[in-house]
Amino acid sequence: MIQSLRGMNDILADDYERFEYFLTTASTIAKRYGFHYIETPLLEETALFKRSVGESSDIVGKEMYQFTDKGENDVCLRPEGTAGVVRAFVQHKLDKKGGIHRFYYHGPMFRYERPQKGRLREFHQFGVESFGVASVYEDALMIMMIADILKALGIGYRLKLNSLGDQHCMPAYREKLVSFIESCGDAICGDCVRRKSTNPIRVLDCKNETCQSLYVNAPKLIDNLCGECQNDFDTLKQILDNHAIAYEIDTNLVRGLDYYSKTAFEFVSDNIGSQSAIAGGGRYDRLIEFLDGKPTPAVGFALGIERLMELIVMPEAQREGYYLGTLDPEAIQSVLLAAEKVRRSTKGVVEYEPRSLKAHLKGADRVNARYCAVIGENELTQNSIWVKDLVEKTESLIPLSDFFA
RNA sequence: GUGGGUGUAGCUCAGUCGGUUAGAGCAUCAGAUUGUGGUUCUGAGGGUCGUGGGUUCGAGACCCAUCACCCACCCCA
Repeated sequence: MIQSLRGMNDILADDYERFEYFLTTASTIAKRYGFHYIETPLLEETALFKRSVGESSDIVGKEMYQFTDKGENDVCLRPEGTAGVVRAFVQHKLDKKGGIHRFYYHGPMFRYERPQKGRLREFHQFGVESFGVASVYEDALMIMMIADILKALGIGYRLKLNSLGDQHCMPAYREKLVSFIESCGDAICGDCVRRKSTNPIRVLDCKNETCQSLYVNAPKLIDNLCGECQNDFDTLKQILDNHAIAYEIDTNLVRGLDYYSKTAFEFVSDNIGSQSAIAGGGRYDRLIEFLDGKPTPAVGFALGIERLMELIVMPEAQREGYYLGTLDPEAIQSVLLAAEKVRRSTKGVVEYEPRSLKAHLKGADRVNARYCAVIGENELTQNSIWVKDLVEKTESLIPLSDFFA
């Protein structure tokens, strides 16, 4: 038997209902905030991710589905969504056009990781990117939008917030941090030694306990922000307070993608295992120029759909449409014609095999139909169809000429 | 990439110390005096015990390999 590849799942009927419910809910909210759908390719040039996500990140360093195509191009399946949207933004010269451009997207992402709960090799993200707004109000908008989406889906969360600083304060902080790390000597773990040279900020969220105990006294990003970053961060907190959105400052919150600066945030759930981040994002004002565009301020977030799936509280399923069947093999043609009429306005499911009335009623329950419509010997002679409303428990005999006429 | 766990019916799982024809519940289908559901009762169908080797008179069970899934590390949505 041929099986799907490791970490790559089919989404079948029941699950897809949730999946679709999520998409319509999230899309509706994104549109309400003034965002437009954008679809970008699953396959992109590898260089795009190397330059945006960053070669020091694990995503690019060891998790990409990368290969050479038949035209000798170095390509890979997208491991995340932002890079492709920024590429499209620059390629279509929207950076030169100026103004504000707001996009949302959803689709599969690919990372070659060891699968576990909440972590797949092919997984789905819903994301939003905003270009052209430097104001921290847009950062707040992102967070409010996620809060709206999660609320609509009945999902509880914790919001973690941090500021990563910008090109004015980050480099100085980085130096400070590196010298602090060096002062720890060789007490730190091997990973941190590596991080010190590749991306020192990441030592902050090292899971190693001895490292963490040493880093308690590490200089904090948040104490080293320049005036502008400090101002923005204070404003952001103020806005969230005004909107009654609870947050916790996490000075160790470091996003795993290199392009972030200033605002960084992460929504986590305590009910889905160790892969607890359900949404994450932040500001990435420098990324557009890294990808050869005109410097443009930008913010965005992405939401992991699979991680939300089991948390979504679905509205109760309503009985809908018709189940149609026959008691008499002679009647199937009439049933099919009736079904065709039904489908002009609602759902119509047909059982082809003649069965007992009891079996048909059970069948109607199974497909969650509102009505059970049956043609048997009696109906056939009267040229009519028997219809039972399964909720009101009323039944009637309707002439076929009047049925959905 | 590292560590641990689990693979038996469509699903959830029993299966004793290695011993005859591999079980249950749910689900499916059919019946319970003749055309009334989301109750009950009865019955039926459904299995290469993940796969491949090995040990043994005998393997679902023990050993090795392999694949998949699960959990954690790591990483991140």
